[in-house]
Amino acid sequence: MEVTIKDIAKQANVSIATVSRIINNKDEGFSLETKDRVKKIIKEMDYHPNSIARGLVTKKTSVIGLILPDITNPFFPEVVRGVEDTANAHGYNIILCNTDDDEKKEKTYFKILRDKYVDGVIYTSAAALKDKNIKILTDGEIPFVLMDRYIENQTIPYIHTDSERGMYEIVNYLISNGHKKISYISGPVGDVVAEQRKRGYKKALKESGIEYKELLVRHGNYKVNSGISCMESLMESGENFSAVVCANDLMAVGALEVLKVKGIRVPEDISITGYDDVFLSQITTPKLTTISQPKYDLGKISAEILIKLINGEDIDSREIKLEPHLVIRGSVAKRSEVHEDSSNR
Amino acid sequence: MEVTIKDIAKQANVSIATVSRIINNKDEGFSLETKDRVKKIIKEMDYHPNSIARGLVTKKTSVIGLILPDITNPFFPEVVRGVEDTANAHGYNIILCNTDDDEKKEKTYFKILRDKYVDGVIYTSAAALKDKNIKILTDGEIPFVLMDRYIENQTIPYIHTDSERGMYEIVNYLISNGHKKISYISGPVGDVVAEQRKRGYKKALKESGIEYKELLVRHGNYKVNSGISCMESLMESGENFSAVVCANDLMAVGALEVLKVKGIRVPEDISITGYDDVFLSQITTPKLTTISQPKYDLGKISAEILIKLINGEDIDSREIKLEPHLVIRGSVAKRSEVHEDSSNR
DNA sequence: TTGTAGGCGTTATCAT
DNA sequence: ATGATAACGCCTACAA
Repeated sequence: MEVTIKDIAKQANVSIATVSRIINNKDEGFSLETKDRVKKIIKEMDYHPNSIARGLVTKKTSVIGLILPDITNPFFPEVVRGVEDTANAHGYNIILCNTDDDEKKEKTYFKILRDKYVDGVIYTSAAALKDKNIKILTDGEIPFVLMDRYIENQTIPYIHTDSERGMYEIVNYLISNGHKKISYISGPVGDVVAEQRKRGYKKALKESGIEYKELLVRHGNYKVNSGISCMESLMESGENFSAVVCANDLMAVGALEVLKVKGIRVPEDISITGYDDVFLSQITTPKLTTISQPKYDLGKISAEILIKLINGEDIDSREIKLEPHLVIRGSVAKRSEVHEDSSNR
Repeated sequence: MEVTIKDIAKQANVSIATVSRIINNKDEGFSLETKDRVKKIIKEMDYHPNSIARGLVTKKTSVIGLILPDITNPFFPEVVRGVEDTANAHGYNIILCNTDDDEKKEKTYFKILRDKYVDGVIYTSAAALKDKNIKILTDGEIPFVLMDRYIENQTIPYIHTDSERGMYEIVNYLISNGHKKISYISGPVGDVVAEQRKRGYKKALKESGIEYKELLVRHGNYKVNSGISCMESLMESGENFSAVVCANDLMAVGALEVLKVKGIRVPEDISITGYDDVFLSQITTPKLTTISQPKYDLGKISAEILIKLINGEDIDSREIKLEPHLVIRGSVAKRSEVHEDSSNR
C-alpha cells in the first residue's frame, strides 16, 4: 500500500493538517522543529502526495492539453518542444492530441480534456472551430489559447506569426530578382493561414503592378504529394511562369521533385520558394529559400500565455504576432533579360 | 458549478448509487425504465463524470506516460503517432516527456508520472537506466515497457527492431556491391543500440573476411553535426575507403554535406548509407540507401503491449523484435575494378 | 502552533 | 432494483 499523509501524521505524532501545511510550504501552522521532524519522516518513508487526490480538491491537475493536427508534420515537433519545455519549467505536463484536422476528433478531445480537468489547452487547427465546440472548454472554464491559427470573432488569445507579411516578403524578394510571372501553390481553400499567406502574395504582386492570375494558383494540403500534383497541374496548364512560391516547405519539396524528374533546373529555369524553414529545406538540392518561423518560440510563448491565463494574470493583448524572416538559400535565381524575353507574350 | 452525480440523482429521484451504476454500464442494479429516465436527464443536464474523482477511487487515470529523448529527432514523431493513435483507440491519453537522454530529467519524469498515477509508461532512452530509477515505477506498481532501446538483466518487456540484423544487411549490401574498405560512423559509445548496430557491421565484415579496422570508425551522437565532424575526421585521417555506413540517417546527411562541399561525388566516388529511413532520406541528393524501421508499428505495438500489461493480461514473451528492411535508393554504387585497384595497397 | 472535521465527486459494499 | 454510506487521499476553514 502506498504511504499516505495519514501515515506520516501518525508516525510524526501530528495531525494530517499539519503535515499538509508542511508539504505545501505554508509559512504558518507549524513550528520549525515539527517541520524538520515531519520532513525527515517524509523522506524516510518516501512519501509523495497523490496528485489525483490533491486535484480533486484543488481543481488543479498541472497538466495542459496540446491539440494539433499531426505531430508527424515536421513543422510541429519543434513547436511541441517549445511547449513542453516551458510547461515543464512551470510544473506542468502536456497531453498530446492529434486531430488530423478532423472536427469530430477535436470535439472528442475537448471533452476528454475537460473531463480530465486539464488546467488549460493549447489549440492548433486548420479547421474552423465551431462555437459549439469552443463551448465545451469555456463552459468548463478551461483557459485556452490558439496557436498558429486563429478564429475570427472571438476573444480567445492567439499566438501566431505574421503569415501575410512573411509571404509578402518572399514574393517581393522574387520580384526584386526580376520575376514577374509567379505561380502560387496555396494551402487548402478555407484554411485561415492559407488565406493569410495568399493575401501576402497578392499584396506583393499588386504593389509591383503585377496582375494576379487565378490560372497561376493551385491549392494543395500542405503535404508533399499535393505539392507534386499541384506542380504537375501547373506544368500541364501551359501557363508561363519563372517562379513558383509554395505555402509551405513540404509542398515545395514536392514541386522540386517534379521539376527534377522533368529535367527542369532549379533555380536556373524556374525558381522555387518554401515557407516554414523546416529542417528539410536545408537538405534539398538546391537548398530552399524560405520564410522562417520561430517555431520553438511559438510553442514557448503559447505556453507562457496559457500559464498566465491559468494563474489569472492579465495578458497584454489578445493577439501576439511573431515576426517571420526571409532565409535566402539556393532555390531562387535572378531572372535574366534573356529568359524574361522568351517568356513574355 | 459543475453538475455532479448528485444533481442527476436528485433530479431523477434516485440515489447516486443507481446513477453510478448506470453511467458505468453495469448490467444490474436498475430497471430499464429508470435507466432511460436517468440517461435522459444526464443528457439534458449535460452531465459528464469527473475523471479525477473517479480516478481517486479506481486508481485508474486512463493516461499513459511516453518518455523519449527528443520529439525533435525525426525518428520519433511517427513513433509517437503510433502510440497516440493506439492509446486513443483504447481510451487512453498520452503525456509526452522529453528527456534529452538526461538521467536527471528521466528520474524527475518518473516521479511526476508516478504521482499523477498514470496507468503505464512507455520508455525510450539512450542512457542506461539505473535500477534505482526503475524502482520508482515498479514500487508504484506502474506497468511499463521499453521501446526501441532495452536494458539488460531485467524482466521488463521491450519492443524494438533488430538493429544488429539491419546493419548486417546493409553492410552486406555494400559488400555485395564490391566494397571492401568500409568506414563506419557509429552512435555514442555505450549506447545500447549503437553497440548493436556496430555488432552488425562487424559481423558482416567478418563473414566476408574483411578485417575490422578501428581507424575506420568514428563515434557521433546521431545528430547532423556529428555526422559532419565524423566525416571530416575520416577524410583527414588519410585512410582509404570507398563507402561509409552511418548509424542513422541524420549523420548520413551530415556526411553527405561534407562530401558535397569537398566536391566528392556520391555514390560515384564514395557510397554512403543511412539507417532509420526517416523522411529526410528521400530528399537528399542522391536519395539515401538506408534501413527502414517500422516506426509507426513500433509505437503501436508498444502501446498495445503496455495496455495488455495494464489490463493484467499475459504477454507472450518479454521481447518483441520487429524486422527492419533494406531500402535501396541512390547513395550506393557498384565498386568497379578500376577504383578497386587504385584504392588497394 | 496544532487538531478536528467537512468536503471534493466518485465507486463499491452492504443493506433493504 | 435500490439506497445509505464508507472509502479514496488530500486541503482547508474553523476551533482549540
